[in-house]
Amino acid sequence: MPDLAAMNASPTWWVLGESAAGELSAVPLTRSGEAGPVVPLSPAALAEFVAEREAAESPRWVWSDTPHWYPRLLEAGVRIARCHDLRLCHAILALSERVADPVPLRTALEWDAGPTIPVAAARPEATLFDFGVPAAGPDSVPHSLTAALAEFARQRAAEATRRDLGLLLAAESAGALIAIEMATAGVPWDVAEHDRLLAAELGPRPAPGVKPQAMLTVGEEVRAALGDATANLDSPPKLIRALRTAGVDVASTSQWELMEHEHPVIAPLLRYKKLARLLTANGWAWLDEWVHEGRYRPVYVPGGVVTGRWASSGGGALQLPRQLRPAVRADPGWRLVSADVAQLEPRVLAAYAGDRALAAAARGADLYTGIVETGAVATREEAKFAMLGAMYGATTGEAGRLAPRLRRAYPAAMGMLDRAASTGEQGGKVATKLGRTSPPPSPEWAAEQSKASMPGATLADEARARRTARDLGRFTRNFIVQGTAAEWALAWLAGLRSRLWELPLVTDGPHAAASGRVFSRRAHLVFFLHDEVIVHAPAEQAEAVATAIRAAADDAGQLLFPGAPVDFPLDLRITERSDAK
DNA sequence: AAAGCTCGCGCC
DNA sequence: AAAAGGCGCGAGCTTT
Repeated sequence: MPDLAAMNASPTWWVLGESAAGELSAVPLTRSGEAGPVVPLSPAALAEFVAEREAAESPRWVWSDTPHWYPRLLEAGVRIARCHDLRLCHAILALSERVADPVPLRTALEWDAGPTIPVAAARPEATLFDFGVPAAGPDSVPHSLTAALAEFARQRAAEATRRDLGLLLAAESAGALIAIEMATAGVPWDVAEHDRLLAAELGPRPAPGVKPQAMLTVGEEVRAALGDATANLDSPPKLIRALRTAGVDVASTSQWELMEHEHPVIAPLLRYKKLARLLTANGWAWLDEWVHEGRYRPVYVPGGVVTGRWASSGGGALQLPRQLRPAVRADPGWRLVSADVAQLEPRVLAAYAGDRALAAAARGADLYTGIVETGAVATREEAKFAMLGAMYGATTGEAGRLAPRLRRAYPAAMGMLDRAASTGEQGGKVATKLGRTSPPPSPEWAAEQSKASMPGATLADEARARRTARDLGRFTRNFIVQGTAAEWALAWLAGLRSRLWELPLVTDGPHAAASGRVFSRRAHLVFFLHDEVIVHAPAEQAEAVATAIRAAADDAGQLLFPGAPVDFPLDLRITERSDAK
């Protein structure tokens, strides 16, 4: 049984609170909402108390903000199974509405036996906005027991007036736990290998304030080709002027524009830009700041993107260049078990829309080849461009040209995308499969639209309104796919997390050096990026971990799309060193 | 000097 | 290669 469903059926809660003076307390809540006696806790007693209750009844811990509470538990060696993160759940509930499905999406589901969405106006209720700004950051929400109890009560009441959000709230909260756990464990990082990579590209580490040798050399080549010995290559405006003086007529210094020109300066300049990027984004300064004791610890921000994707704020986990992947290296006696989902988003689209033809194309390991085999388009590349274009709202170019053929071949999937776009263009909200709702358009957007429809509107007003309407349509079109894919990934992660916890503790093998008390002797998640995970595992458990990753993917598919004939094949590797693909 | 902006480019 | 959705981050540059 998928773990999230079990989590959703949790019978009891413990609500944690912290006063401004740092005094801690806990209150048990029954399923009917009855509170038990308040248990005051000293800071030293918190972890032990949590561990006891966790072992006895495996409750759901209700707290203000996972980054505020969980690190101290992990530090004390206490891992919990589930929580309810009030800040994250607040953000979901505050946007959600009980409306006829914001896009009539579920009507397209042929195989979903789930409940239909009741159509009823939302009742007036205690506002969810009392809880402060639902943004990430220290103390962006109150941590007191009083505030937590009141907010939790509001959220329970709000849940009752909205579509069924239990799974989404459980998944979002599980993600919050995982983000902290991954930060605690860290990605095993081979600093020497990273340094070798840097040295091979840039030359040895220069003194502070000095450019690496390779950049100096290539920079001179660029200046020679420009015929300008003092050209500044690091300032785009100055570089544009230098290029123009040398006869290269560019409007920007972006690489795709540069590549359109034939000139001796182009090749060395592109090379220079690559080196500069490597140095500034992932050079020695990055190593010093983000890798300590052989562990890379970026800061993940679960729910940081409106679609439900995670964001990051520090360390750049979302932009880790493929070039640097070889620096990810398992500890001695350990392995990296890496997996990513092939074409997650179109598969999610097929399942969500109940598109049997697209589901059939997705049956094999490669969805794009499947599309070609059904005869919709001629080549795999065409299939990929057409599909991505359809999900992102491309109207011109190759993707726009191929769109009608996809519409004929996959009417359910394309119809759902088109309806989501149309809803957005009219200022409406759309929703993901588990019920995450798109944000309403800004007041400025609405004002712009109404202005354009008033008498006296200029052609420019109308053109601008049409453009911003289409922009919003492209956003809502993509929202339903990106957001539902994020939900699939969360379910995958959460299921994997509990499966990993069920693996036996390693007692006699080598332990993971800097992974924290909880994870040094067991397989643990260390990296997540939209549709990809890396687990750091004792070598003898690597196969079991691979099985767990596959099983969790199957569970996630069935949890989101019960009965859907859409599979989510994984590209799975067991290695000592992560490789650039 | 700090804050906020755009540009360019890395990831999915 | 192309063109579209979502991001973070560093650099230069401008504003406060």
